[in-house]
Amino acid sequence: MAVTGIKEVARRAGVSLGTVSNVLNRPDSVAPATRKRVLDAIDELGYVRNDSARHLRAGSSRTVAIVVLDVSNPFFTDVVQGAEAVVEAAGGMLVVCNSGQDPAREGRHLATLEEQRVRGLLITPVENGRHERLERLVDRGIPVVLVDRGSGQLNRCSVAVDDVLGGRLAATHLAELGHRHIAFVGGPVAIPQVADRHAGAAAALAEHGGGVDLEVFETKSLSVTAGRQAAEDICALPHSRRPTAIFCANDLLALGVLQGLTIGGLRVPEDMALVGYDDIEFAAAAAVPLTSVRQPREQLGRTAAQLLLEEADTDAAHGHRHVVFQPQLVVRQSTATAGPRRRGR
Amino acid sequence: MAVTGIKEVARRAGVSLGTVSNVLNRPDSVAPATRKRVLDAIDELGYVRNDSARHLRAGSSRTVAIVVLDVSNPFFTDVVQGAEAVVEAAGGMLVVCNSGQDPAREGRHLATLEEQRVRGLLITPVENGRHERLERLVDRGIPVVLVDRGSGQLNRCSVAVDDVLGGRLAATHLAELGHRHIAFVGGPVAIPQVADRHAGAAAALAEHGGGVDLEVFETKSLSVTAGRQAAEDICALPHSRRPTAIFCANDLLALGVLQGLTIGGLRVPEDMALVGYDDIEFAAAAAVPLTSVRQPREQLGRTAAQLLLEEADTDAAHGHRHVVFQPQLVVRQSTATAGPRRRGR
DNA sequence: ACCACGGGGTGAAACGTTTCACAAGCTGGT
DNA sequence: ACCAGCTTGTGAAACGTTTCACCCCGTGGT
Repeated sequence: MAVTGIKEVARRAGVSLGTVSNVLNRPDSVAPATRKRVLDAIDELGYVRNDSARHLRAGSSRTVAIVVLDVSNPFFTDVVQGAEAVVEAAGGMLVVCNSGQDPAREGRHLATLEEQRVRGLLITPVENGRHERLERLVDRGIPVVLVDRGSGQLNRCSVAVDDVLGGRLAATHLAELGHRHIAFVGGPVAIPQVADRHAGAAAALAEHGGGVDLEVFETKSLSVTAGRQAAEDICALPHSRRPTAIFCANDLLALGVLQGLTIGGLRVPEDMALVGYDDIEFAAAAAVPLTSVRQPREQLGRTAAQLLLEEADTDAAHGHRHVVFQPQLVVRQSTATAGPRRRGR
Repeated sequence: MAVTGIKEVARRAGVSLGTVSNVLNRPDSVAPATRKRVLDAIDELGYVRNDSARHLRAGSSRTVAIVVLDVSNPFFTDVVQGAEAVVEAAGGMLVVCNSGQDPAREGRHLATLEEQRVRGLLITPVENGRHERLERLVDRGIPVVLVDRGSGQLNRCSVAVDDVLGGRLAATHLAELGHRHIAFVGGPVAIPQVADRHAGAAAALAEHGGGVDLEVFETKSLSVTAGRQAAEDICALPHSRRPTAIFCANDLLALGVLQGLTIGGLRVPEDMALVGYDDIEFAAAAAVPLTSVRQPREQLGRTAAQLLLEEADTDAAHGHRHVVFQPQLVVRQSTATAGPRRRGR
């Protein structure tokens, strides 16, 4: 009921402002009897701290933000859960912002978060390279940890999975199955993960020798719909120019591709092998269980949050660390063939 | 660079505090020349508003929160996206909190949000019935909109989908296919959605006549893992006591059940028909595309956010509204049989 | 010449905390 | 008796905005 604050409480308990504040923040420094009176008053009045005032005075807030590329991608929700666990255990609050792979939206979120003087920031930036806005946050003293991204120009802590290696694993697997014409479905290529996974695949195939061809089909986004679209394009190709295997930058894409291929009358893995990336929970439950490159999603989030809190707690300079996890290939039915049936030559 | 605020800007631009504030909040009331000087100063100093101070003074904040049962459930991420669109269009910020179906965690979130004096709250409460904490927020004047829940005791706006009807649709569909022993997999039953969907199914079967049996298998949560577990239990049943169809409270559960049945050697739909709920994007991409009850997820979020903002903008009393959407049965392969093969009688 | 008016600007108060230097009252050692 | 040292509590300043009453001055009407 009472819209007022500490003052009212103080009056009611017959103590001074400072004492109430002490009860709230350093309960042990207050005599038990007084403490009880104050707590009772708080209860009766239904008093609730005003965070704005507290942080205005204290300078820093206790919320940590995470800005992800796509909230509806299970990969990110798992990362979020990992981070959440750590932040909450430390008594903080994690707010989730969704950039939706849109730089403008990312910018707006960062602006708001900057105004909010968040305690720290976990982010998977939409674009690589210098990031003016992000650097401003850093200059302002807000710890930033890059998630699923090498630290790039920005000298920050980072947590990532080796995407180049992931690409290698996928491509090597397909090459070893005998595929000679492989499609890479992913995009926009400006997204570093996409670029790295492609680069890894390309490098592995080059080393593998035997002139394996990697053809890129760029998509507008990393979504199921985009995958379905790409599959339709591939189905429309004349048989002789059609790849025999597809490596998707993402499980969402792979799931879409799977649907598209089915619509187009191509069977997986008989007519087309398929490899995804992320190994989200739904990959194993897909129409054809998906071979995929697994990333330690939750651990990524947990580690990122830990690094962040560590940096935030360290008053002095802090050595930035880069943690890189190794991805792992999980083979399932979508690549369960001896290889492509040779044709046309 | 400058850690300071408006004061510094004022000095640099050679104006008073009030003028800077006016430039920020009512630009038109300031002469163009002065305005430019101020804006330049802001730029040079890299000044960024301090939200805490602003809201301390102004009383209310511009962030809206949504508390969901499970961030990693695609149903909720879609709801979130809908709400996000509306809130951002109105210049606000949406923070996502995850209760993980844990009342304690929900409580902690609400406490924090109350301290933060959020502008409004979208919530799917973990439990039904009186909700003391929520009522406090309401008393405090914070608009609350219930998502995917009837308004219960609380006289609030609400947005929901008719879960009883959804349960009916699913059960009727199965009964019409000739199933006489149907399992309901879902839980905890304390969750209203679960209860309603079950109630709807039970009611429909009672009306349908013909002594259709609905057996409940309660799960600990609405997750893929819980579903897998339940399926194992069902597989372990002697053939004669085993249901011929399963209705899951949730697609996640259904996906898990599908996996569990496969492991247990039962085929869908030949040996067991399966119906899910939510029609998440992955339902159509499942090993056996899932028959499911579709809900207008994004629209749910959008509408909820609109009601909330409307209430927040209305100073005076505001008539609470309850919007109820109709679910829709989407039939796919997981129920694509003429009915159960008769056995043992 | 005078007044009313309005655009443009000022400066201090207020928002609700936390912090900090300090005071008051005890305890126990000398 | 006296002082040192501790525990408990006090009150005012400060945090960075926004708001509000008010002032200054040029303009146009009389």
